[in-house]
Amino acid sequence: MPATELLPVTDVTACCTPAGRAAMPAGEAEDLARTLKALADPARLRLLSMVAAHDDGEACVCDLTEPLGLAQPTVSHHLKILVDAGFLTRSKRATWAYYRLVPGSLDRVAGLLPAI
Amino acid sequence: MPATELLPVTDVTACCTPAGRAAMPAGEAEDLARTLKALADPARLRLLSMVAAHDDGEACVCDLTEPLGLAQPTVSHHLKILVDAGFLTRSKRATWAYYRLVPGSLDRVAGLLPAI
DNA sequence: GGCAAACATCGACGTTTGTCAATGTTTGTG
DNA sequence: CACAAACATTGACAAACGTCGATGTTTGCC
Repeated sequence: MPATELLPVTDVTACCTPAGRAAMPAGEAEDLARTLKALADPARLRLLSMVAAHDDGEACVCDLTEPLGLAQPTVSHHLKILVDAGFLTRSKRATWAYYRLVPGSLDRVAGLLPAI
Repeated sequence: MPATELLPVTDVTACCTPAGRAAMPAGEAEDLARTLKALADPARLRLLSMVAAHDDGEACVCDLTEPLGLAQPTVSHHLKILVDAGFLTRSKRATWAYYRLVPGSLDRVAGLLPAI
């Protein structure tokens, strides 16, 4: 066996050393990305802030449309995304739809980030 | 002056009460949205995790391409987005480009979320 | 029952995004 | 200097996204 066939696998000068520990699984990454995508929009961040800043922590669509500067269907669209992502709850009373922050929802996603 | 002109502004039965405190300014919302958008992708979350999990907290592109299952230009594209957003640093040695997590960058954005 | 108000849904349109093949650039090596 | 390897950049394309006008649905009120 010639010497050129020795040490065939590892090369200390090469790059590409394997990872030290396991990385985030693909499914978990997709879940977190979906949640973060719901937050990653200026209109939705302001909506969350406006709902939280409102009296009693509750606001209806008509409270949000004018200060946000977007059309009513657009506001409803963003609110639906935030509800589906678990950041807001919707309760309809009379002809109005009131939105509330889900307590701890923002803290929960914030706690996931440093663990990446 | 007829009585119908009294109390013209406020109507207790109506919706649309003004906000209790100031909401997030538009510029601040755009900044945070830009940062969150950099995180809101499964491939980029896994890249951050893989870099952090790697030995010495450092990884080059060739370490990441194969386990991520994406083409090399795509990986470079995602890494550039993470560098521009301030989550990774790039240091080139020889023909390899090594990426590192910026310490505290994830904690900083995590600290902004509960303040919404 | 008819009407108006609040909100959701639909359809359409321009923009942004994620991906890859092809190509360019830089660095070490023979 | 020529060549190969690692990585970045470019161009192209399909899919997803944000926005709005138009329309549908529900509720309270005359």
